Amino acid sequence: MRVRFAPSPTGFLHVGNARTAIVNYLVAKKNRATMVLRIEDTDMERSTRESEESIYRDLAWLGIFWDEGPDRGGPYGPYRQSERFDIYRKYTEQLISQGNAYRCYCTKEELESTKKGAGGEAESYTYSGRCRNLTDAERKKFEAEGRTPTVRFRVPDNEPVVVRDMIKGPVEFNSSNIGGDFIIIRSDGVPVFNYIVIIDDALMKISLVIRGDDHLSNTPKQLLVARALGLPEPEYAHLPLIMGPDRSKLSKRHGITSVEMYRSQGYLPEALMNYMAMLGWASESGEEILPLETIIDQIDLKKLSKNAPIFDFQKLRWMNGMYLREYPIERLIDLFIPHITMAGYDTSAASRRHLTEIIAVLRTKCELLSDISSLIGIFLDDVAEPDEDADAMLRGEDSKKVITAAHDLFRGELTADNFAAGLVARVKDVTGLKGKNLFMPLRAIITGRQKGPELDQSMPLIGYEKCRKRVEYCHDRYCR
RNA sequence: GUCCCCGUCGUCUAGUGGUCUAGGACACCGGGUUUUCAUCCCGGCAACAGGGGUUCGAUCCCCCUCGGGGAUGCCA
Repeated sequence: MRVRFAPSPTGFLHVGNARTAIVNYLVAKKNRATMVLRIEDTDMERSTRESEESIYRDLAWLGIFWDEGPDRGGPYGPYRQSERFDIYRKYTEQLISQGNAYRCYCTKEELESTKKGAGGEAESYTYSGRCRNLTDAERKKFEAEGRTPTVRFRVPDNEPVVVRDMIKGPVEFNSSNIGGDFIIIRSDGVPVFNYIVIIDDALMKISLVIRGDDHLSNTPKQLLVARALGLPEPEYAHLPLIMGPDRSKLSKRHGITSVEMYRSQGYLPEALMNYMAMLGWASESGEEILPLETIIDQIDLKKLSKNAPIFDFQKLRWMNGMYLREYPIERLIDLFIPHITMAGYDTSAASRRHLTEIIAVLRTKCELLSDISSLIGIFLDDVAEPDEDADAMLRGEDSKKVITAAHDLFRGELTADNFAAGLVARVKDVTGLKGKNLFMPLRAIITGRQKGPELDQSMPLIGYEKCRKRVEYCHDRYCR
């Protein structure tokens, strides 16, 4: 079995495409198939080498690796469509000489006006077939006018075309309603996707095409080309499109959609991979957080849901948090450090051991790596400026008792050696407070907030000096 | 407009002609553990789009309607 992922390098890797890549990868692994990466860069205006590079990066980050592609070669190259124009030319000549394609001299403007003239919906337009049967004289005349022709595929009348689709089952079309003779070569000589995709799939011996649902309606065109050229027809699996919360195709306006953004916001590749794999599918046990091997073992195209799923950012976050907890702590440190740095802290000032201990405490409070930016200050700031909630809490009467008691204790019996264990116990003795009434004010004094990591775990990591300063700060602020 | 795809809790899904008073997960709500918020554990809320058939019996099979999506490009 051979499968392929064929992105067009016109921007960052979008999560929708990422899912296509993921499913291709999983299916390839499961079947010990070869995965081909093909770059579909026939849109000369929008394709860039930078985009291509970023796609490689994003795929690699996700943990997706391919066997053949522009970057690593293979027996069926080149793997960039822009480098295969000679190959397509031969097929185009064949189609024209067979009468399956013809040159069309209509200009964009003429086409545009017949659309309007057709009396209404531009959407209902199909090409008139004006240039279908030009005589040599007519052709000469157009050429003399300086027109550069496109090449159109002659779509046969009333011919059934069935797409063999592993997810949807057989899908039947009729050639008469796929929109008429379509352009296969632009007037500048560059071939279009719908034409060459099937040639490349055949030449690259792709046996199963896994791609987005948005390609389903165009598949009959491609199949018709294959038929005219005598090329083999692959089997298909059209994945339902991922939707935004408003049920339209997921796009930028729905939020973060590029893989690159997920990485920079602190999502883990394993979590994104896992989430995307589970979108539209369920494991045998019903569990959702699964190691890659299990997903590969259990994935089955026939069991993929036919529904277009809505991308659930919240669930992804949750899943990411679950991965954060299970991750090897050593790797996690390196992943967290850039986020700590970005939050404005000098990580080289703290020892790695200290950082490790802090992160061991904080990781359960984070869903994203970037969540640490609002929490790390608890450990590294000198003074913990109380936030709104903490401030409200500290204005209470019990809080003042706690502040005063803590303040006195730091002036007296508490030392660097005993403060962590001693503070809570002694404040309790002095004030007679306990439970929530004791802990919440202390938490507010020490951390500046009402939510956060366990106090008794945090205090030793914050350290005697900082704790003392924070107590003094609160004493100045609330008890005078 | 036309063609194609799809319709189970708010969301992702399991399910298959009777075992479904429809299962799980996220979210939400409540309780418990934690001398503290959170974590964690337990519990709750909540769905077979509607109408016709077929059948002894339909969430499941068929048809229609409605709803959603995609395609219809000298984008892919």
